[in-house]
This record gives sequence, structure tokens and C-alpha cells, in this order.
Amino acid sequence: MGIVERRERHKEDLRKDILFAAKTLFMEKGFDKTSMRNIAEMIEYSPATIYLYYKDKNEILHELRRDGFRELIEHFKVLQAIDNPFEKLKAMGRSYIQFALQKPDSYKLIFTMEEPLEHMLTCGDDNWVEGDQAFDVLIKTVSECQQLGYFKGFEASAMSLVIWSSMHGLCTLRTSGHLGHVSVARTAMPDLDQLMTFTFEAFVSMLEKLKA
Amino acid sequence: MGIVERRERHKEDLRKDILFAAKTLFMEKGFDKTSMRNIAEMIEYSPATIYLYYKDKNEILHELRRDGFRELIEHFKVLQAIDNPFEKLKAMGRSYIQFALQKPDSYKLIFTMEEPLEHMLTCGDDNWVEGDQAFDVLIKTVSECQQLGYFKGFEASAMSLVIWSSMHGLCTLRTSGHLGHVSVARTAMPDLDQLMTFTFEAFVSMLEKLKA
Amino acid sequence: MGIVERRERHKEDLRKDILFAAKTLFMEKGFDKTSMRNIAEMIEYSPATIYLYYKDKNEILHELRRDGFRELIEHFKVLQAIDNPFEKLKAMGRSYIQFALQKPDSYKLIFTMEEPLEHMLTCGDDNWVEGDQAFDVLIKTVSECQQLGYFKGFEASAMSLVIWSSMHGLCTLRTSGHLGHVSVARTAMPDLDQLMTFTFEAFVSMLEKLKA
Amino acid sequence: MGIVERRERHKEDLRKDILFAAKTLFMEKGFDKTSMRNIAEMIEYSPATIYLYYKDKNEILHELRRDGFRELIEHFKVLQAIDNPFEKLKAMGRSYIQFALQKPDSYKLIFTMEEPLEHMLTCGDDNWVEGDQAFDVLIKTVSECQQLGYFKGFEASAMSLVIWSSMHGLCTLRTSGHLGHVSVARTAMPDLDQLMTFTFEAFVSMLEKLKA
DNA sequence: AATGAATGAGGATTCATTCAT
DNA sequence: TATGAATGAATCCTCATTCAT
Repeated sequence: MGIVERRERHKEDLRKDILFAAKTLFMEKGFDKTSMRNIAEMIEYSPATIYLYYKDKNEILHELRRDGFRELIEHFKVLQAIDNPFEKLKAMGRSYIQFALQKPDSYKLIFTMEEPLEHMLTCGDDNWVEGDQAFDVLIKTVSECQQLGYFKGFEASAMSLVIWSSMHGLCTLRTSGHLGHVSVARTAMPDLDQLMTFTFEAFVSMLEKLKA
Repeated sequence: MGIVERRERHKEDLRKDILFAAKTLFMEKGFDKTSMRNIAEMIEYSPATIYLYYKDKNEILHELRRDGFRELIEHFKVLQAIDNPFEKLKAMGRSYIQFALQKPDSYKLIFTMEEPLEHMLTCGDDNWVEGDQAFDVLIKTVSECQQLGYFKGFEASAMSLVIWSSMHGLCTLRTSGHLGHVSVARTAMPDLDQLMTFTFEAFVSMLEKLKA
Repeated sequence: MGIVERRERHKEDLRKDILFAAKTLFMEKGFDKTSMRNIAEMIEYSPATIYLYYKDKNEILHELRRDGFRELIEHFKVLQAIDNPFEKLKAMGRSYIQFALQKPDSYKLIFTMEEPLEHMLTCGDDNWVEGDQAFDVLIKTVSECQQLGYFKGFEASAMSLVIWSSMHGLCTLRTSGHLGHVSVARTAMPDLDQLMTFTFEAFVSMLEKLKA
Repeated sequence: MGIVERRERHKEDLRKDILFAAKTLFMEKGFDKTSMRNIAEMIEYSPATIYLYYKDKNEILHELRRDGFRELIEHFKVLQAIDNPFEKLKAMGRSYIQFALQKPDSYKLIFTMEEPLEHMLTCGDDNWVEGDQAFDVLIKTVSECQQLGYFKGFEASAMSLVIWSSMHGLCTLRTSGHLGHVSVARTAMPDLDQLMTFTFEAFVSMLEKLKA
């Protein structure tokens, strides 16, 4: 038992090491420019070893993405304790942005990094399940807000999409550098995090005005 | 004259063919996975020929991006004729979405494709100039709306960012496939274009409620 | 153990095969005109394999040169047993020429083939150490001759340089083909080896006359 | 006539420009690493133009070599005026060294740069004619010295070869960098030109002692 | 479980050269 | 006379991957 267990643990650890190394490198140099050898060097194993744990480079990316989603959901979970739905909604927005800022690597991985199509087709959309769950939470919260008098006359799903779009757009503009560019060129606010908060708050104000 | 002219035209055509092929392939397989050889095969010229027209792969991407920006601005230009600023604003939004849907390749090129950093540094931000101009138009339009009583209590720049974020987020979710996914899994609206319109209109409604 | 050992041996063999092929080709076509592919073809391995053994083409040249130096020194070593210094000196000369004639490839490698400068700078002058040692032996032998009454009034280092120059010049004229040309056009001695011996002996006579 | 003549002159000039550019570049970067395009750029003509003047890259090298020989002979010509044959011989040696030092490019071109074999075979040894002439002058001078009592018991041709070898060896060690290396590592004379002179004078002393 | 050795395929790029104009 | 356009062949080198051990 002791021995088997230890082996099992080692195996699990190595898997995680591979993932961690890959994530780091993907973010640093991009998916394409990261070679299996790079990953192998980082974990100080031979390239061939990686293939004992993952079928190929794509599978690594795939698993990373799934992990990213899980992280995001985890990130959201704590917020469910908040009673007031509108407060909860705000917290979710803030949390989403925070996630994108604190873990831009995971965020990019989930939302913008493209995976070779063949692979997506091959292994089904199984990792979107998690994404859907996250969206469900959003819809539910919006509905609750409506029961409090918010968003009269709006469909919950439409409202949810608007909210997600706004948050996602803001984050994407940020991580892609466009926000940074505009901030320098056209704004009095050179600190990007501040600019995002500022914009986020404007959005929240908008939502607040939508109360009956 | 006739002869020189024809030559000149041919040259110009070839340049465009290269750009077109590159754009197609970049979209299909991504920048990194597109090789000069691929491009050459598509235009049925030798790889070496491409180097007579473009210094290297980066230069092709760079020019494509610049072209994309120009296209976008062109797309916006007609809207300046609209008198009512709020109508203009709505038209801009619709136009932005339309652009992203009709030319997803250009859109991605401009907003999400990452260019090797070194090259960006090398040739300055010269192609962002156009982007800034586009943003200026947005701010100006928002300001005009404010003179009509819209967006009281909001800063024009914050409002502009909210709007841009929402539109950009919506488009990005669309082109990245996330919207498609959610639409299938959680929405009664399987037609994506319709879903986008629907969401866009919800957003416009929101803005309308922000009139004093 | 048997197995590991065989593997090790195979590896060592392959390294040597690569070196041998490279040497052959470098001599035949010159360093620049020899491609990694050429080498690979000769040893019937894939080009990529070579990179498992040598970082790049320069490293191969570098190692070849070092080997050449070692060979030369080895060639000299036996002569140290000769007691009479003048005999030793003569033997060294003969030996030097013999080396140049028997291993013109090594000789050229050491003395005339130019290595890309950058590489030389990169890896220090580490392979000249051997060359210096060889020169030391020469100086020492000349000094010993002086104690026997030879070369009165000459500095040992100057004398050594004269000797080296003469030998080197003779060999170089030979391997570069100039000697062959002159022999045909202006000499009664069409056999080149004979002509070299003949010239060498004239030189030795000269040295002999320099005895007090 | 004026026009035809001018054209002719232009043609001749361009030939020379090509040669000059090629020589410069060959010396700077080596024959192989100099491309026709490089040469063309230097003379500010199109690559294709060069082919109107020279069949290919080899032909350029060939002509450069011939020119180099001519230069060397020219260099020697003035010395024929010297009456005393031994003085003349010394002057020739000094002159040879001077040539190698002042025009290392020409020197290398003539004596060490290797030309693709095929080409040498193709166009016969026509450019060695000049080399032979130079050697003739040397033999003749040695013979004259012998009539003055020098080099008793030596064959003129052997003596000439010894002399040529020594001079050539010295120069080659110099241009190949080996002399430089030894000078730093094993000599009290860091100035290479001085070291060469010093060695040359030792050689002359040797010759002087060979007088009956 | 781990890996060293090997490779086929392909990467960007450059070159000498040709030829129609 | 001069050249712009074009290219086939070659360059070095890297990569993901396999497989015997």
C-alpha cells in the first residue's frame, strides 16, 4: 500500500508539474512557440516522458483549459453566499475582472487561445460543460435581481449576455493591449487597473439606473 | 506606357494576392501555423517570390492589420452623415457588429491576433493611429448624445469604454465560438446572428433608459 | 552492462563517423560548401541526428581542428627520444613535412582553413593551446642545438620562427598546388615528394653550415 | 567615335568596379559568403548586370587572381634595377613580405584562396603563367648571387625554393593569424610587423653566412 | 516508469541564375 | 546595355513524435 500509494502520488505530481510548466511557457511564448522539449527541460524530464502522461501537445492545452474553467467557477462559488442578488451580481463582475487581471494566463487560455480545430472536434465539447454552468449561475442571479425590481422588461438571458459581453470585452481589451493603448493615447488615466475599475463602475451605475 | 502600366498593375495584383492568401490562411490555421510555403502554394508562386514583395512574414501581418483598420474606419465613415447623435451611436454599434460578422477575419486580425512583440516594437505603433482615430469618433458621438440629455452624470470616456467593451465583448464571444456554445446550450435562439441582434437591442434599450 | 556498453560504443562510433565524413567533405569542397545534409547523406543518417552529437557545423570544425592538433603533437612525441638535438630538429622537420603530406586534410584543417570568426571568439582560443605547446618544443630543441654550437648569434625564437616558416611555407606551397605547378614548369624534378625532400635537404644543409 | 569610345570606356570602368567590389567583399566576408547580390548592391547595379560582364562568380575570382599576380610582378619589376644580386635578393624578400602585408587581400587571393576545382580545370592554368615568370626572376637572381660566391654547393632551384618557402611560410603564418597567436603567447615582441622583420633579418643573416 | 536515439517533415530564408523586356 | 521578376534548389536548423530498451 505504502509503495503503490506513493507511486500514484508521484504520477499525479508529475502530471501537475507538466501542466504547470506548459502553462507558464504557453503564456510566456505562446502555444506554438512552446516546444515539448521546452516543457521537458523545465520539469527536467525527457520529452518522451511527457507522452506517457499526455497524448500530445493539444491534450495539454485542453486540460489546461478545463482547469482554467474550474478555477473560474471556484472563484465564483464563494459569492453564492451573498444574499442580495444585485450585490451578488456586482461581486460576480468584480470577481470576473479580478480573475482576468490576476490570472491573465488562465483567462486567455479559456477565452482567447485557439485550439486546433481537429482536436476540438475529436474530443467533443466536454470542457464547455463547465462554461455553461458558469453562465447558468449568471442567469440565475439576473433573474433574482429582476424579482427585486431590476431590469424590468428585459429578458434574463439577454441581460446576462449583455453583462457577460461587457465584462468580457473589457477584460479582452485589457489583456490584448488595446485598452493600454487607448489609455495612453486618449485618457487621463494611465493606470490600467484604475481605468478598468472606473469603467466597471460606470457600467454598474448603468445597471443601477435600470431599477424600476 | 501600356506595357509599363500592365507590369505595374500585375505587381500590385500580386501583392494583393499574397495578402489575400495570407489572410485566408492566418484565419484558417493561425499566424504561427501558416508558413511562407503555404502562402506560396496558395498563390501558385515560389516562396522566394513572396520575399520580393514582403520582407518577411511579420510584414505581411502588419500590412494586413493596417488594411483591416482602414476597412473599419471606412465602414464607420458613412455614419457621420447621421444627424441625431444617438441614432449615430446606435448605427455605429450595429456597424461594428456587422463588420465583425461580415469580416471576421479582418476583425480577428485587428483585435485578437497577436503579433510577435519584437516586430511591434520595431515598427512603432504606427498602425494604432487609425485605432485611436476610431475611438475619438466614439467619444465625440457620446459627448454629442450627452448634450441631448443622455448619459447624465457619466464621463464621456467611461461611457465610451463601456460601449466599446460591450460591443467588442459581444463580437469576441461570437467569433471565438463561445456565444455559439451558450446559444445551443442555454438559449432558445439557435440562430447566432439573431441572438446577437437581440442582445445588441437589449443593450440599446439600456442606453435609452439613461436619458434624463 | 553489456548492453549499455555497446550503446556507448555505438554512440562514440557515430561521433567519429560524423567527424570523418565532415573532414572528408570539408577537404573536398571546403567548409562553406559542405552542408549538414551532405554530411548526413554520407553517414546515411538524417540531418537531424547530427544535431544530437554536435551543436552546429562550427562545432564539428572546431572538434576536427582540435583533433588535428592532437595528431600533430602525437606525431612529434616519438621524436623526443632522440638524443642529439640537431638530429632531433631534423627529424622534427621531416616529421612535420610527412604529416602535411600524409594527412593533408588535417594539415589544412589546422593551418589554413578559416573558421567563422564569431565562433573562434565564442569558444576562446582553447585549441591553440596545443599549438603553443608544439612551438615550445621547437624552441627548446633549437636552444639545445645552440648549446652544441649551432646558430651562434641567433635568438632561439627567431631561429625557430625561420624554421617553422620554411617548413610551413614548403608544405603550404605543396598542398595549395603551387609547388606542383612550378615543378612542372621550372624544374627537372616532376615527382613532388622528391622535390620536397630535395628542398628540405637543402634547408638542412643551410642549417648545418651555421655551426660554429 | 566619341560615343563609341565613351561606351567602351564605360564598359571597362564597370568591369573594374565589379572587380573592386568583389575583391573588397571577398576579403571582408570570404568568397562563399559574398553573394552576387552583395556585389551588385555595392556597385549599385542590378545583379543581372554582372552577368553581362562575367559568366559567374568563379570567373570574377579567377580574374581577380590574375590581377593579383600581375600586381606582384609589377611590385618586383622595380627591383631589377639593383645591381648587386644579393642586395636584389634581399630587396625581393622584403618586397614580397611588404606585398603580403600591404595587400593581404591580393596575397590571400593568389596564394591561399581556393577556387572551385571544376573551374580551374575548365579554364586551364592560364593564370599561373604569371606565377612562373615570378619564380624565374627568383632563380635568376639566386644564380647571379652564386656567381658572387654565395650558396656554394647548392642548386639554384633548390635554393630558390627554400627562399620562397621561407618567405611564403612567414607571410602565411602571418595572414592566417598563427604568427599573431604565437607572438602573444611565446614571444617578447607583440608587434607583428616588427616580429616579421626580425625573423626576416634572421633569415638574411643565415643566407649571408652561406658565402664562400 | 522513463528515456536516449532517431527521424521525416517542415520552418524561414537566401542564392545564383535566367529571361523577357 | 540594363534590369525587374521569378524560381528551383539549397541553406541551417527545429519540432513533435516514436520506439526499442
